Amino acid sequence: MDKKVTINDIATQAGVSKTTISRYLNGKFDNMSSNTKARIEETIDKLDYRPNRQAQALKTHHSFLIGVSVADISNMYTSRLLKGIGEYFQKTHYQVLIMDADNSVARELSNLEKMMTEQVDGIILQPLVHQPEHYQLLVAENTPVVQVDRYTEPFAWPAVVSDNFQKSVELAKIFKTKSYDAILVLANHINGVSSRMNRYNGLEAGLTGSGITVKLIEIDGSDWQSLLHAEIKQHQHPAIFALNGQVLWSAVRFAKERSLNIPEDVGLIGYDDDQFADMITPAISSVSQNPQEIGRVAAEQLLSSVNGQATPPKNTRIPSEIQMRDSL
Amino acid sequence: MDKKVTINDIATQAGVSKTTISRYLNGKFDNMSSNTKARIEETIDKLDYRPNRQAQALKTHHSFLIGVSVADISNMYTSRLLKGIGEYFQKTHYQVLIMDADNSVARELSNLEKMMTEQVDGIILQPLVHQPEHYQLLVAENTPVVQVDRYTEPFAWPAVVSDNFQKSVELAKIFKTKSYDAILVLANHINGVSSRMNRYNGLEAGLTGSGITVKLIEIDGSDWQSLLHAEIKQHQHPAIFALNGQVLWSAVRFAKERSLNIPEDVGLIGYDDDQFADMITPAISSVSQNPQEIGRVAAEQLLSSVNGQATPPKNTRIPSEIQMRDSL
DNA sequence: ATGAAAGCGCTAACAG
DNA sequence: CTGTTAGCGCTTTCAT
Repeated sequence: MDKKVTINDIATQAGVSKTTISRYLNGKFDNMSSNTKARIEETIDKLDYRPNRQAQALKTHHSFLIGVSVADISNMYTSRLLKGIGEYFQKTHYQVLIMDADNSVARELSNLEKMMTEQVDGIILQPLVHQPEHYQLLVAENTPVVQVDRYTEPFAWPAVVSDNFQKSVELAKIFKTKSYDAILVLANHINGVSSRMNRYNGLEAGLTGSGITVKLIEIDGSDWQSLLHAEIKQHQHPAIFALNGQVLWSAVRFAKERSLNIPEDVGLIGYDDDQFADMITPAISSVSQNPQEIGRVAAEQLLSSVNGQATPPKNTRIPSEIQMRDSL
Repeated sequence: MDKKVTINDIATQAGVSKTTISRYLNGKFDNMSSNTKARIEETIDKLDYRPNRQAQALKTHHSFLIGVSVADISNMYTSRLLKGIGEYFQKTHYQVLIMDADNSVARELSNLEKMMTEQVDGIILQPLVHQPEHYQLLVAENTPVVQVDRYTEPFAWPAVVSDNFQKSVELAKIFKTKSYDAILVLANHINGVSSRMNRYNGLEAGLTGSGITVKLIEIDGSDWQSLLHAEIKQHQHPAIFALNGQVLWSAVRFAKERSLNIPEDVGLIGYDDDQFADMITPAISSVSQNPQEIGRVAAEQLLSSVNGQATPPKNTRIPSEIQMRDSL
């Protein structure tokens, strides 16, 4: 078990003081003889020295750690979000501490506590809770935060999200064109989840005065299938709008089980196709977001906020795209 | 901008020395008056004090950081793997530093370097490279490592993987029963990826003497579609065996584009169905792994290794399951 | 039952 | 152009 090599070892070996080594490490070559510089470089190489991050952090109050809190790590949206975040920080000296709330409010809070203990320099948060007061822990410590996918209200921090409301307005037009008479919005509980609320509200807004019924069905409720089935039977030309990927697949499965024909018996469109939507018959129409870009932009904003540039708590909307296929 | 509260603040406020606070923090109550204890607890609560991890780490040489290096963060297998890992460490005091190699050997190495700089206490590695010498960086520093999904050879560290070889042997039996005459194994490059090699080798082993042709087609090669098509035409009763989820979906897409009927024109089975396999028509037969359990077990093994229990560099095999549906 | 003091590995005045 | 020194926030002997 070899001892770790420290800045002192390098200093001794290179025959200079550790100050000089520190200068070298931090790229302060202004007044360093090329001779010394070369000798240091060589010594570091030879001993395979890597400065200790904790010691640096302790001294500089800069951990170079970024916390990322996601609602549920095991879904496609999250994977791609993380891809974008990781890609961005890869180019920097920051490391990313990813924590999975597993859709538990308690666990999310505990994760955030842990992040604070780790002295993270900033946080990317996909909030589970709508009220900013819930996160006062972060406010108290004045930690830079950028929200992704969803945001608290009133606004506490900048957010990078999809253009949910606008896309639903567009969708409303399509529903009208195709003369649907009822839109059954299928979702997990939407209360307090800004993205879902915006998707729902945008639809209602786009449909006002059209005479088209909008009905929300939350699938965490018991027996949503029967409810949905009844609604479908009740209308001439109904369509399902599924507010996220998992719900979309639940809808497909539902239609299959009840032997409902898509789009004849019921139209279907939903969020987040993830490359599978065009594999099944009929090909499913969908709204495809760009989580990777959301991650990238959020990372970018967070970094500039960490570096002291004041970021106004504003929404950044990343465009999503409506993919019309055969199910609607 | 409020200053961080430190152990000194607590000491002063509570009217004791920081030694005592430290004792409190580390649960050393043996010789502490319940009076002092209560006072400390109260003060910590009031000031919302959290000990600084970097300072602790510097002193104890224990960062409580675990590095996780994955081949590609944006796929289902990985998501579920991370779920398992996170779930386990959630219950401990360790934090998880996830890094995405994005299938780049160079980036993987750079990530590992970064992990070492962060003084991680241990690493979970899904290795991109088969030769352990490639990872001598880790050997040099004597870092505890547990491999997942794949392993280097010769063995350097324990590995937690699926029962790839055995499952392929089972599959071979099924192929025989269904009297296929040719198995077209579809994969990304298999060389150096132990999981893929085991899946392939197991099949060959299970099929020796059966007269059934086995043909490997690597889809990173140019125009694998034509090659595959030719092979299919050439045999009476061929089947495709796709070695991972993404390849499986490529195969489905391929069949669709070439208007091949499954399973009449060609049988199909593949790894990692991820809940979609039974959504399409025909429902796709698949081998479903348990990445979450792999992650959990790897985390467990790593932790005991970090805690000094010598872990023999042995394989742990987590069973996967063959799901027979309509495509084979 | 508690404290004083040294030191983990590094950075940053300040000095020369 | 380089070194001396103090100190970041904590843990840990060694005292008492």
